[in-house]
Amino acid sequence: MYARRGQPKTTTRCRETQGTNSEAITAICKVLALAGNETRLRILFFLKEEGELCPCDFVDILEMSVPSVSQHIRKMKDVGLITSRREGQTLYYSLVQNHNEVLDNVFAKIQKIKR
Amino acid sequence: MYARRGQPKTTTRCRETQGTNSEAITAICKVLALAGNETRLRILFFLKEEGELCPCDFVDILEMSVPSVSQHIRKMKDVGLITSRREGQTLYYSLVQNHNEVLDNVFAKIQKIKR
DNA sequence: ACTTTATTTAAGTATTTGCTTAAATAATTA
DNA sequence: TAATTATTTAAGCAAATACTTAAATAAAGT
Repeated sequence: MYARRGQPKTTTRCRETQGTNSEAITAICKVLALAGNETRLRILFFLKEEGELCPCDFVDILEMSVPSVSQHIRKMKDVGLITSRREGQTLYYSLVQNHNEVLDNVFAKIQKIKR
Repeated sequence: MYARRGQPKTTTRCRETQGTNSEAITAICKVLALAGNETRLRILFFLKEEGELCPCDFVDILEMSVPSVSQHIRKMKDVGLITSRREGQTLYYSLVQNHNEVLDNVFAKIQKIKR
């Protein structure tokens, strides 16, 4: 009879703290999943460095196709990580300052590691 | 003739800073990609809270299958995010303190959001 | 030695993700 | 208003991811 059991006290404690933290974990996880893609992390990083940039800039910088860049941008806009401002034909994207307790730390670490 | 061009000064500057930061971005991105999965983020979070836990505990806490938990653990072990210590049949996993400038911030934020 | 428990590993499958090409919007310029 | 530029959106596909079931390894208990 296979009845694997974790340490009872510990697991019930964890299940309880999971209850209170579950939504926070889910929310942060979404941000991490977005930042956990090289193209998107680069986009975020350059927005941090430059303030605002248009899709067309990213196409040049990252050497990727237009729709590919646009689709990555969309995902980040959908969860409110970035916003846009239109100036004629071009859309300027920038970081939404808010989420960024986590992301700022990521950017800081990227700059610190520099070779 | 379609010749989309980003802002020349900006894009060349970005291409340069990308050169110096590329490896840092790639490295951090791997950690974020791992943490950007709910199961793994929960595993990391509970390791932070409890110090050390065995796969069997996570099966109970997260209500997932044994191999599924084990495979998630493996990925994090492979990049050195966690380590193990054996005690009889059971393996105790814990966080490797090192990477964690980024992860610690994530954990702090999870606890801060609490409902 | 045989059985049980804890865990991993392997193989197969379904879902998700990230790209591509093609078409649609939107603003500008001729 | 027709052509050009900037961008998005949609559809299709290939690669990656996360699960499942089944088999393998490892330590203990009987």
